[in-house]
Amino acid sequence: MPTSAANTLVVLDFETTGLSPNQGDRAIEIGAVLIEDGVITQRFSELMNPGFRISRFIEDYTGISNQMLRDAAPCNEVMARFADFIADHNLVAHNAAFDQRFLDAEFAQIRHRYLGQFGCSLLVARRLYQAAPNHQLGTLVRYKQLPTDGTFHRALADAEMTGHLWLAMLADLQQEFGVNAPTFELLQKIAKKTKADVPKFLRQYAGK
DNA sequence: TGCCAGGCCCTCTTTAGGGCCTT
Repeated sequence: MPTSAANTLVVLDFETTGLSPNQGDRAIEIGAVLIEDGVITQRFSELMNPGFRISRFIEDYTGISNQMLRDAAPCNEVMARFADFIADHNLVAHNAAFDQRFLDAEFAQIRHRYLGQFGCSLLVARRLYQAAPNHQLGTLVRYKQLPTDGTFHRALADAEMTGHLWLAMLADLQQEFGVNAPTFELLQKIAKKTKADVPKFLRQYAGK
């Protein structure tokens, strides 16, 4: 039995020292929002000290400096608090494979396991918004005119925008495809379809 | 020594190559 409420999920985003935990990269910031019944009800945002200096590229890319990280709590402390935040909820991220690799790597450091399933807003958006110029998060925010304060590449801001993107996709499934009460599980199914198969699949799903 | 992410997805494909997306 899943322990997570059906309409509850956590949308998360990592800022990291690079692209691969297998190459020694670590998380430097985690941001997340808890969405309950289509509404953001809680937020989580913390910097974390990876234990080594980050590159100039990452400082410029994220706006997170070595000075900001100097006094931040170590990754293990922050991730223990984050484990409590996500509990056993399902998880969503934009290009989830990236964030899942870092979540798994950081949780392995503290020997923590989670039960939630990962959903990927990038994979779903590629199928639902095939006319978008591209499927970068920032492009999709503009394309769908989603709420933003103009901050990009910071964890909480990106998590909030990804949350709004997920909610927009749920709303579009309802309004444009006639799907009654679309679920996390439906978006998981859409992510596994080919682009060409999605319209037919949704028509059948909606009973049209 | 030399290399160095990883997975999805499309196509001039499948005995492969390259763009996209994340930091």
